[in-house]
Amino acid sequence: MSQPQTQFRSRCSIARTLDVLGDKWTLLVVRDLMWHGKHTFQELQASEEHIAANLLSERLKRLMALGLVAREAYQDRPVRYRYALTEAGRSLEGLLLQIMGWGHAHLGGGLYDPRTGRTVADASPDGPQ
Amino acid sequence: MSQPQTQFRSRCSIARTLDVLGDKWTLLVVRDLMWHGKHTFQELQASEEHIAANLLSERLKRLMALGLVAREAYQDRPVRYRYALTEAGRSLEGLLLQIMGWGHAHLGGGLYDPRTGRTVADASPDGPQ
DNA sequence: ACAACTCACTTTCAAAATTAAAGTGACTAT
DNA sequence: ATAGTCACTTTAATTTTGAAAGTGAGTTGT
Repeated sequence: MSQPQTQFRSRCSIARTLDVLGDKWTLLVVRDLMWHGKHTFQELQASEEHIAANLLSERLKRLMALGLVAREAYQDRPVRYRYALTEAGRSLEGLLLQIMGWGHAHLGGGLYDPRTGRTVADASPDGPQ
Repeated sequence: MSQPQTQFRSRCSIARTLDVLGDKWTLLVVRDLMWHGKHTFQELQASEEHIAANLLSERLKRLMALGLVAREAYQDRPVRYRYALTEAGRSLEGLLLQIMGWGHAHLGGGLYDPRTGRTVADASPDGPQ
């Protein structure tokens, strides 16, 4: 996880986190690895948001370079990989929960409970109140 | 907040939040409005990450459309605006704190204390400043 | 008066990122 | 042999970004 500080825009922790995770896809991959039992390339690609294969490939590489994800071959000939969060990757759970909580409260999205593995139907179709 | 205008990629609250806030700049603008007393276009633009003027302009419009930011004229002739978080915008503080905490712990960024307005020098991966 | 300057943007345009689709390579199943 | 699966990579069009320059309303300095 140690990166030379020159790769970041600034010393601000928020800016640094956004440098690394600030896009529309990375945290969805983390979500699927964290909670939804998706561990192969195919499973990750099949999520309802439909990430393009080249982006998934690139995001997994970045997450691995950051030490947040690791992969292991689950088969040889041909070699196929299973991706999983590392300890550092699992440390993103609080962030994911916070983001989910906000999106539930303000954008009418569902609320997933990691304890039960169930998503609560949201309270309002397209907005808060 | 805003009406049913935005179409989201999915019902997932994380995906929805990323649809709206998932880029490298939006939350930095929120950070500056939330904690750093930056309220004019110029002040926001002068932050150390140096957002381009066109992006700042577009992000402020989006945040206003989402009801997270509101502006008021602080002067006529020429009219000039002061931007501020709405109640809904201020609800992003927990998310910001969580992102900051993670970036501090894992990317060696600083830790800002909203109570004191001070940033603690980091102790983590990249060493002290 | 007139030029210089400030602020809040908008426009321009090249570079980079995203998207959707098709292609590749190693194998397995029929 | 042919078709299919999986994990990608490549390609090409579109969109977003980033940096710089430009604009317009007004103020300040000489």
